[in-house]
Amino acid sequence: MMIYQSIEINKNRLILVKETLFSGQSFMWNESDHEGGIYSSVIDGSPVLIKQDNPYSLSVSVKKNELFGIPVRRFFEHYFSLDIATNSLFDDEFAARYPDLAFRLLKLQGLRVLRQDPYETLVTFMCAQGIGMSIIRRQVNMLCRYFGNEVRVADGGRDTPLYSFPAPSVLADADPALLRRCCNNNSMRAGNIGEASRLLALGRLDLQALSDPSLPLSEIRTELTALKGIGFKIADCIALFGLGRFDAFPIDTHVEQFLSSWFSIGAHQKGLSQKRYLHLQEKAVELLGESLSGYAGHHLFHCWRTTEKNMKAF
DNA sequence: AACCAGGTCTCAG
DNA sequence: CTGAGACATGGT
Repeated sequence: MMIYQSIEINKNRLILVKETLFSGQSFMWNESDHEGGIYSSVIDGSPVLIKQDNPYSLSVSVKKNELFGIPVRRFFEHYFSLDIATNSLFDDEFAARYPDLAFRLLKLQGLRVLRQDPYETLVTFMCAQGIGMSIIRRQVNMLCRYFGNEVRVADGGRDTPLYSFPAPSVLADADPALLRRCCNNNSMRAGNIGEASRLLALGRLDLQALSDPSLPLSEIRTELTALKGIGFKIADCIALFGLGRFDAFPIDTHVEQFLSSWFSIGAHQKGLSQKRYLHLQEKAVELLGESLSGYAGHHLFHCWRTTEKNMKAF
C-alpha cells in the first residue's frame, strides 16, 4: 500500500527537469510548458515516485512514513530546498544592470537545487570530467545497475525495476574491470572512485562531518581536493549539490562562458588555472551575493544552456 | 569531419 | 605558475 503525500509549492511554475537527471538518482525542478511529468528514484532504499500534478504542485508516492528518520513530507521540503526563496535570487541592482537577463530568469524561478546525498553526488561528479551529460548519466546508471540494489515499483500499469545508488563499501570492493566499464572505460576515473569509496568505507573521510554548515568553504574544498580526481570544480559541485552549500559556486565550461559573455568577467584569457578559477569565483560572488551565489549560479547555468546554447532539455 | 562536452593529472619549462 | 597532452566517447 503506497502512502500518498502531496506537496504544494508557492505559486511558481514547476516541472521536473530531466536534463540534470544524471542517474535517476538526482534531479532538479524546472520551468516547462508540459505537465504530467513523472519521475522515479530510490531514496533511503525505498522506491519513490514523484509526479507533477499541475504547474503548482507535486505528489510524492513512497511506501514509508519516513525517509532517513524524517517524516516524508518534511524530507521532501528539505530535499527540494523549499526554504529557499527562488524569486529573490537576483536583487534589484542586478535587474537594473541586466534587464534582459533578469527577464529571462523569471521563467526559471521554479528551478530548484536539491539537497542530495553527499556520496552519490561525489561519485556522480567524479564521473563528469570533460564529457557530455549523456555519458555522465550512463555511467551513473550503470553504477546503479551493476552495484546497487534492485527495488520494484508499480509505475502506472507496469512494474519497472529501479536500482539504488551503491554504498561506498560496495564500490570500494568492486571488480576493477566492471567498475571501469561503468566509468566510460576510463581506468583512471574508476581507480579514483574506488579509492575515494575505500577512504569513506574505512572512515578516513567523513562526508557527514563536511556537512557541518559552519565549516568555511575553503576547508571543505581542501578536504575534497585531497582526493585524486577531485579539483576545485568538482569539489564545489559536491558542496553545492551534496552538502547543501548554496554559497558554493562551481565554475565549469558553461559558467566560464556566461561569466565572460554576460558579465565581462575573465574575458581575455582562456584555460582555468587554479588561480584564475579563484579569481573568477570571487568576481561572481561579488556579483551574486555571498549566501546564495551557487544557487543563483545554477539558474544562470540553466539559462545559458537553454537560451544561448539551445541545448536540449534532456 | 572537427570540435565540444558540468575536468583533472602529469610533466616539462 | 602556466601550458600542452592524455584520458575516453557521444552529440552536434
